[in-house]
Amino acid sequence: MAEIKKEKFYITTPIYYPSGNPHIGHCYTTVACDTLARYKRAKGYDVMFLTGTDEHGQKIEDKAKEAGLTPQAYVDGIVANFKKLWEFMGISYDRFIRTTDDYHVASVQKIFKELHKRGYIYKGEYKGKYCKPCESFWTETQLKDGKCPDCGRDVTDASEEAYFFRISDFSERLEKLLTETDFLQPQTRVNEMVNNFIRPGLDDLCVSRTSFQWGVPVDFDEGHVVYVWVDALSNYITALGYLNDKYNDFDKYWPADVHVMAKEIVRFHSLIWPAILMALDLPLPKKVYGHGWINFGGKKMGKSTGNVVDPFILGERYGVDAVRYHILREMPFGGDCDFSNENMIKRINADLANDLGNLVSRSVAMVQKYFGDTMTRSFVPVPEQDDELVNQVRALPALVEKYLDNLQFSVALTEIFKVVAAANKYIDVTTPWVLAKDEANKGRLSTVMYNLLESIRVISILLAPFMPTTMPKVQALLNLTPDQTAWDTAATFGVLPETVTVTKGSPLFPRIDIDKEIASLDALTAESEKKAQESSVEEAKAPAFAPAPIGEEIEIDDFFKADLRVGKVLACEAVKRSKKLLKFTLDDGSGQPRTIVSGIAKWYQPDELVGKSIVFVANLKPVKLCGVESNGMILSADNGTDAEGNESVKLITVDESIHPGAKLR
RNA sequence: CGCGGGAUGGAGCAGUUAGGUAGCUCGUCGGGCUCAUAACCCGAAGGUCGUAGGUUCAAAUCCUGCUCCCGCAACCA
Repeated sequence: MAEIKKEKFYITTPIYYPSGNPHIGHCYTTVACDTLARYKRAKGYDVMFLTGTDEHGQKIEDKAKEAGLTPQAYVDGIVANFKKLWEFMGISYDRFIRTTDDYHVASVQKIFKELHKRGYIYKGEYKGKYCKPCESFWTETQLKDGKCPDCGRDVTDASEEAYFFRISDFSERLEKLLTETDFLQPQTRVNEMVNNFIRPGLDDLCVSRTSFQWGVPVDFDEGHVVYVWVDALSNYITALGYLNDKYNDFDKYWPADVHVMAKEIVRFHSLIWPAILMALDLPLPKKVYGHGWINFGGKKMGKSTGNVVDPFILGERYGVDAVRYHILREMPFGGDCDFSNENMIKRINADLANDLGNLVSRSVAMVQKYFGDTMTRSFVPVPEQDDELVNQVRALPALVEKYLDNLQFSVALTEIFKVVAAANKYIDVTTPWVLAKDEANKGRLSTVMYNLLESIRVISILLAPFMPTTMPKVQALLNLTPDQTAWDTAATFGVLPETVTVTKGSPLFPRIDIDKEIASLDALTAESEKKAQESSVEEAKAPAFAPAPIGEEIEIDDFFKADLRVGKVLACEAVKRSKKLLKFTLDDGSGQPRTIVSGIAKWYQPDELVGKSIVFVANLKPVKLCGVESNGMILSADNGTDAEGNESVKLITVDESIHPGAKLR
């Protein structure tokens, strides 16, 4: 038997970071990929749909410690939740990779070694902050108030050995890739990458750490652990068996047809990942697509903002397909969208219950009422009534394919629902209940009903990738056989047999009473907030203010190294485009104004500080912060946290009779 | 002057690349229908297209200035 070789389609989600449980944002990416994967399978492609988890790194190590678990036990728990959610959401992934899988670890070690061998990875020095008692390295951003986040003690500048990846070697090729091809989509992300990262010059990338252990060990240099870039991004090839024996279809599926992700990690996928592949001399993925975020009232996703967004709860209440539909319909191509329970319920009622569900329901009911369960069509067309619907249905498959191929889920759905509306209108125009009154119109009536059922058949095929649970139910109501629900048959109007038997079912998408539903969601939210409050009350019982531990003993000379002076605030303003920074102009007694930038914008209005006398370190090396040179450091105190858990910082002010420039001792 | 995106009837969006009666969904109001999940269909009201100028016979669309939002980058020395 001559086997026709199927065309392949390799699609990936990012591997998610299991530092917390999956949320609706993870759902969007994964449902989008699932829809595309199902669509491609329906079209006859040999699809590989990969998802997974990125389980290494400092943060996991910390979270595990917090939970009193080993990192492995901790991630095992969360990963189980991811898998449970994907099963619940009907995600048809073919493979699930965990970066803690043995084969992946082994492959990453080989990849790292290979990059090193080829000279793209070299050993250098990584500069950071070091806390001696904790023997820990920290980056600037990890520091808490400039001190060790673990013990609160001072940190010192230090450097550690680390490996670097020569990403700068690939600048030109990357720029060409982004600007001259449609590798990165949507197009709006390209400028951002080129202007912000490539044009200013790509810094070589630190690809190993010695500051934590929870990662893939560099096997030729003890103490080094492969950092996230090489470890995580490589999953897309190790999962196919690149440099391992676990799988054996790298040649078959690579390069990926599309990597789908949210926009915040576009940078890694459009710069670092292609550079790694270039260094390995491997083909590049065909497309990287960065979608937007699901926001809540303009706020980024995160803490509950009064909305119930737990995908399990939403799916249980409204049905998984309704949730899948809503998020794919709501998210515009490339942009962000706002999520609210109210909009979701409105959308489910309007589109799914009223338009689609009701269309199916009324059509099936009429066939039963007028013909019994089985109807045989006699062909009595009325072109001025029929053509509009029939033509729209005929044109639909090509449109849907066009938009799906471009990942424009929302537009594809819009087009499908235009046809749903057309079918509803067709009923009004043809008035079957009038035809039914006269036996002479039976033929015409059967044609009308046939056209409706056939439209529903096509719609159900096109919607099946989006709503994989409900559409087979629709097809069952029409007793369709597999060869009548194949994707390719959607393009033909008239596949439905002339004699068709229908079965009545319960509503596909029950209408939701919006007021009642919002009320019960509010109750749910209130309950969970109450719980959250109770636990925070417990936390509040702990001492309201715990001073940081006393630092390491020093000599008096060490103290005098810092030249502490009194200064008077002449002017104070926020630093443009910074969140935390205030720019102070001080009278330091020298006669020349001194500029110091301090990160206390969160706690003070600039105006209220003018005229105050403060203490500052006068002999600190100047630095530039957000473009402003800062000559010193203003002293403030870490004043614990307030009732809501926000940290509080107070400026140290002194007696205003002290002369500016006075030295402290 | 770091980079980029955005501002369109009550809400959410399309339209801006190649200027020429401002469109969609939801909501509101009126009508129709009764097959259907109080669903469906038709119609109406409602917009100085952020703001000030400019180009043009003609600007939501092109140009310039300004305001306000958002994201990225930077950032508690």
